[in-house]
Parts: sequence; C-alpha cells; structure tokens
Amino acid sequence: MTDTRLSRDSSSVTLQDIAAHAGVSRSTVSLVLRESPLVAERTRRKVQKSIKTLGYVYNRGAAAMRGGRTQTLGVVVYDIANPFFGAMVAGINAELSQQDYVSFLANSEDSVSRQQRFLERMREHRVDGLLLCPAAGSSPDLIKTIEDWGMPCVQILRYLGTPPYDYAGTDFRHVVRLGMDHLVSLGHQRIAFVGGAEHAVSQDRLKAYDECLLRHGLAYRRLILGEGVTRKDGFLLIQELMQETSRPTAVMCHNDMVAFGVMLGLKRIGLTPGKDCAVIGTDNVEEAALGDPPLTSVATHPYAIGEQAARLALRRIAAPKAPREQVVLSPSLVIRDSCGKPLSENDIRRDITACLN
Amino acid sequence: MTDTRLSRDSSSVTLQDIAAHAGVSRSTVSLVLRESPLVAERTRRKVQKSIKTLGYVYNRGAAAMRGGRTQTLGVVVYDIANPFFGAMVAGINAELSQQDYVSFLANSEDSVSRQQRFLERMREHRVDGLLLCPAAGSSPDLIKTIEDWGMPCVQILRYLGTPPYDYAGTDFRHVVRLGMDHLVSLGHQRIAFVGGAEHAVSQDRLKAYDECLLRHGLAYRRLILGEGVTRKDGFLLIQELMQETSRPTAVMCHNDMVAFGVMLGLKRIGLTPGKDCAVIGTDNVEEAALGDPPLTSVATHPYAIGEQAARLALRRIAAPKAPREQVVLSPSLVIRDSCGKPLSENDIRRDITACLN
DNA sequence: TGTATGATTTAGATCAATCCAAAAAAAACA
DNA sequence: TGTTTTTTTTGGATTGATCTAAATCATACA
Repeated sequence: MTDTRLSRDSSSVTLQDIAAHAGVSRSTVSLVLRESPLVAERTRRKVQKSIKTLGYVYNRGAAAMRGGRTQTLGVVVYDIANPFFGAMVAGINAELSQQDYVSFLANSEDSVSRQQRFLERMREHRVDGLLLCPAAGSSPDLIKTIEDWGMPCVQILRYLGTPPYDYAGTDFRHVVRLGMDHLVSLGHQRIAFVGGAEHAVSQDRLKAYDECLLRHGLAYRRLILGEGVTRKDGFLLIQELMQETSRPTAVMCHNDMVAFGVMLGLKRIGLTPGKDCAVIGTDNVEEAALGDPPLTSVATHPYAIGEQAARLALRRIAAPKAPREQVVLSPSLVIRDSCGKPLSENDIRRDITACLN
Repeated sequence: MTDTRLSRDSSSVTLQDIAAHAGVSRSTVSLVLRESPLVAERTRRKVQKSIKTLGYVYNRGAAAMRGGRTQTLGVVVYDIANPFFGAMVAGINAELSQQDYVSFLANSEDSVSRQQRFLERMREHRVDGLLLCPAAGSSPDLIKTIEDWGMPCVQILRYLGTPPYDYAGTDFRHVVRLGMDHLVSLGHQRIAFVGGAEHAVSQDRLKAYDECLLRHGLAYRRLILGEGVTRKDGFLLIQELMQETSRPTAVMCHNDMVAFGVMLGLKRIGLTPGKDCAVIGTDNVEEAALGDPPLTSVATHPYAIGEQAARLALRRIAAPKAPREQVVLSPSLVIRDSCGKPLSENDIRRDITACLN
C-alpha cells in the first residue's frame, strides 16, 4: 500500500501531505505558500517541488476561516441583460482579477426581496465587500444595515440615503443637462422626460430636468414614468404620450433601453424618430450606434465606472475606517441622428399651431 | 463584564454562542439549523429564538470545510457585454438562486490564459461545479483536465473534445440551416458566411454552411473569418468582402453582433442592408428588433439555455456518476426586414450580369 | 420498582489552513 | 570550545460547523 496516488484526486492533498513529502512541518509549508521571507531558500525550493509533485491546490475557504479575507466580493445589478451593466460588470471583473479577487454576481431584476435574499447569502459566504446598484424601492436604511453588518459596500450608479457613503457612478444631473441643452440648441421647446419611476434612483434626473426647463424658460413640462427602465417601458409610454393633445417635439429618455423602446413605439404609430420627434438616450451603449436611426446619447462610460467601483471597494477593504469616497465620472454627449436637424422657424411655428388645436 | 453585545458585530456570533444562550450544546444548534427531525419541538423553538436574538449568521465556509458542498458555482463566458450572454447569465442566476446557490462570474474575453487563471481560482474556492463557455482556442483536453480535478462541468453553447460530456446549448447546424434555407427561399444564390474563426467553436456552423450549399446546389462559396465574433469583426469583414469582384447577395452571420457590424459596414460603403445585400444573424438578441433595418435572426433562446445549463449542473452535482447529458434547444427563425423582399427574376439576372463584369 | 425501549442530547474528533510562542539549528563572537 | 545572537523551524491551539458514537432522558412494560 505505497503512496502512489500522486496528483490523482488532487483536491484532497493538504498542507500536511506536502509537509510529509518534503520532510518539514505544516507551518513551514504555510510560510512558503505565503512567500514569507522567513524560510530558507533551500527549504523553500524543496517545498515548492513537493507542491508541484503532489498537485496541491490551495484551499481558500480554510485559509479564510482563520480570520483572513475570503478574496470574494458580491456584485448586485438590476438587469444583467442590459449591455450597460454587461460592460460595467466586465470593468469590475477586469479590475478584480488583477487583485486575485473573484465576484459573485446577482441580478436583482429590481426586486427588493430578490436583492435581500442575495445579500443574506453574501453574508453567509463572508464576502469581503459589496458592489451594489440598489434595486428601485430599496429602503434608504439598507446602507446603514450593511454598514452594521461590518461589510464594506460601494454603491454603483444609484445610491440610497445620504452621504457619507462609498459611491462610483456618473453625474446624472449633468447627464440630463447635456441632453437637454443639446435639444434646446436644436430649437426644441417642448421636451418630455420619459421613463424612470418615482423612486429615489430617478430623483436626480427629474430634478435636473426641471432645472433645465427653468433655466431655458420652457413652459412645456411632461414627465411620464413607468414601471421600470426597459425597452418595453419606453415603447408603451411614448405611445401613451403621443396621444396627448399637446405633444412634445423631443423626448429625453431615462436611458438607452428606454430610448430604443421609444423609437420603436414612434414607428409603431407611424412617426419617424429624429424627424417627427427627437429622441435622446443616456449611457451610449454600444448598440446606440446601430439604432434606426442611430441614437444620440449621453455617454456614461460603464466599463470605467465598473473599474473605479472595484478599485474603490478594494481600497475600502484594505482601510475600512478611511473616509468614504464618491467617484463621479463625467458624462459626454455623443451626437448621432435620432435628434435630426435643428428645427427651422417654420417647424417651430407649425409646432406651436399644432399645439393650439 | 456582562455579555451585552447582542447583535452588534453579529458576524462573530457562532454556534457556540447560541448554544450557551439557549442552554444546549453546539451539536443541538447545528441540528436545528439543518432542520433535523431529531430535535424536540420545544428545544427547536428555544434555539431558534436565541438565533434571532443574537443575530446569528450561518457560516457557509466553515460548513463547507467539514466535507460538505460550498453551494457555489463558477460561470465562464467570453463576453458579458454581449446581451446574449447577459440574458444567459440572467437565466443561470434565476435558476441557481432557487436552489440557494450563488455563482462566481468570469469574463474570459476569449483569452485562454484569463480563463485558465479563473478556473484555478475556482478550484481554490472549491466550487461545486462549473458552467463553461470555453474561450476560442482552448485545448481540447481542458474538459478532461477539469474532470480529473473532480469538478462537475457543464459546457454551454460551445464545446471541446468529444462526448460524453455535459452540455447545454443550441443546435448550431440547425441554426445555420434555418438561416440559409430562408435566404435560398428568397431567391439568393450567392450567400457568404461572415465571422467566426477557424476554431473548433465555429466548426459546426461552417460545416452546416457547406452542407446547405451542397443541398441547394449553390456554386458560390465564401467564408470570411476574422479575429473574433464582435461588431467590429463584422464591420471590417463585410467591407473587405464587398471589394471582391464576385459579391454575395446575402450574408449569413456568425451571430447578431457580427450582423450588426455587417449592417454598419454596408452603410459605410453606401449600400443598404436588406436591399443591396440581405443580412441574417443568429441569437435574436433583444436589440435585433431595434436595428436599422430590424434584423432577421435565428433565435437561440439564451435565457432558456442558461436555465437548462444551471439545472443540469445541479443535477450533476447531486449525482456525479450519472450519465452525461446534452441539452440541445431548438432554434427558431425570426423574420424582420434585413433580408428584404424575395429577389425577382430581374434581380437574379442583374446579379449574374454584375458578376460577369 | 426495575428494566427495556425509544427519543433526545452531547462530547470530542475532524476538516485545512493560520498564528503564536517556543524550540532547534546555524552563525557570530569571545 | 562555550556563549550569544540570529535565523529557521515547529508543535499546539484556533477558526466554526459537522459527524459519530456514546450518554442522557423519558416512557412503556413486566
């Protein structure tokens, strides 16, 4: 019954086995694994050879138990099928893998209970931290609760409650401002805001919308909010909106998904986006360039936001007591065809007449 | 020094603490947690009350160490920003969370080394299984290696090596067949295949392309392959292709992303997709409906594939020795506008003339 | 009342690593 | 050669839950 197992079923090889094979103690092997300068060069090499020979696999779970970190993070988004979040998650993962971290991913579908279940599971798995894009309707206390759990948490894109908290995202007021200013510069006076909900997560955009109306002295004001922020919402809302007697000439959309839906909805009722109604989205997902017409959008740089969020989370894990940080990336306007040409004097006059009918 | 901590820093409450609080042993508490029928109703309630009072959080890592499962899975895709994979991951997660499983997500970006690093990390974290969409260029031995690790692995969408292995995906030969037959039925005779690489992962589609040419007795054959399977590839390849003296009248694309790129590329050189050249994609991502023109595509149902893959993985974890399974979902054709109208006799004649020049 | 039987409960070992304090070995010095 | 100092190595305790086998406790029965 000689020990001929070598690297068969290698996942059962432990420090003990290596210690025996190399003729040293468990502790020494542990030191070698963690590249401690304490061990002599000769033993270090000897041990590493045994590690290779036996096909040892480090057991992070066991290591974590002895008080260390798990090297894991929880990531919560509300719609992973939205390419915006796809890009963001790609940015997060790229950054994390550089630091030997891996991430659990949850798709909350904007459901508070689904989100809650996942967060509890993350606690049980003892993740070192969280990247959280809170589901719409989350309690403002959620962040405090997580803080009480002793779990570092970086909010992404959306935020709950009031600072100080860790956050990475974009300046949504500026996003809306860029879009609105662009529409106004094209001559639009009746601009509606489409999509989003009465939740805290939409507040900044709505506030910015109102500020812009005020700043430009525009009288027409129309918010049309729905269930969520998806294509379907845009599709339904725009058709409802265009039934109204006083129609907008342009719509500012909550995000690109809503804008895609809006363009589809316009076509459904025989209108041409960019001609009969200007449409502008936010996020500038890659698909925006492929729309019919290509969608003008305010870019919010999801990949970069993901990277920044991940970096911030790792910083916070390393220094839990350090002051909270907000990383806010600047948006930028990407002009394509969905807002058409500037309105002529005629357009505007006709517009106004139509409005009076 | 009374024990007034209650649920402060609850993550340090252990079974031991609860046992003390409830006046029972550690073992009993453990049994209560796992809903064993052995414990008496009275004690069960007493213990559960203590659990609540102290704010206990189950430590899955510690439990896993004693030989149990970690209740985690590793998921590898090659482009999470592609909404196809977004939908697939959503399907996977929806299914897993029903079984109290959580998943680590990796984005390989089709890099074999990135994939390798992630797989090793997954071993260290002792995941119960893998859902793997192998990066293009992965060694055919990879599956055997993972098998040797004793790690259940379900391949998704792409596969390496030869059965038996666990797999969930779609029938790509049928996908191509549906698309080709549709194009032929519209009168096309010169159909090119665009995108994909010489890798194993593309073989099925290419083979099916050739079969279709043969079956329909078509003489024109043109494969144009690139680096990857992204918009950019489609964009570049189609422009190259259209330079050729003998142009196709239709292109079958490796996936929707490539098709989007192709449509953009056509426009770039002044051609109209659906009129000057029919375009057909595969996957039917949600954005396909939003294209310019809306893209005809062979739907491959990513969400359902994700669900099936997750379910299969859990089955395999429960019964590692059971026979391997291949779950293959049927694709379906979704006709939109990117293939235009059927070619008339005239079109075909003109086509042929052009070709002779 | 004593014993058999079944229902609950528990102590102690275990999983695979890390940490600490102390031992052993090697090198430096007198 | 014998100390002292420095460098390496190590045993044993620890982390938090689970498992096994054995110890209680309660009830049934003679």
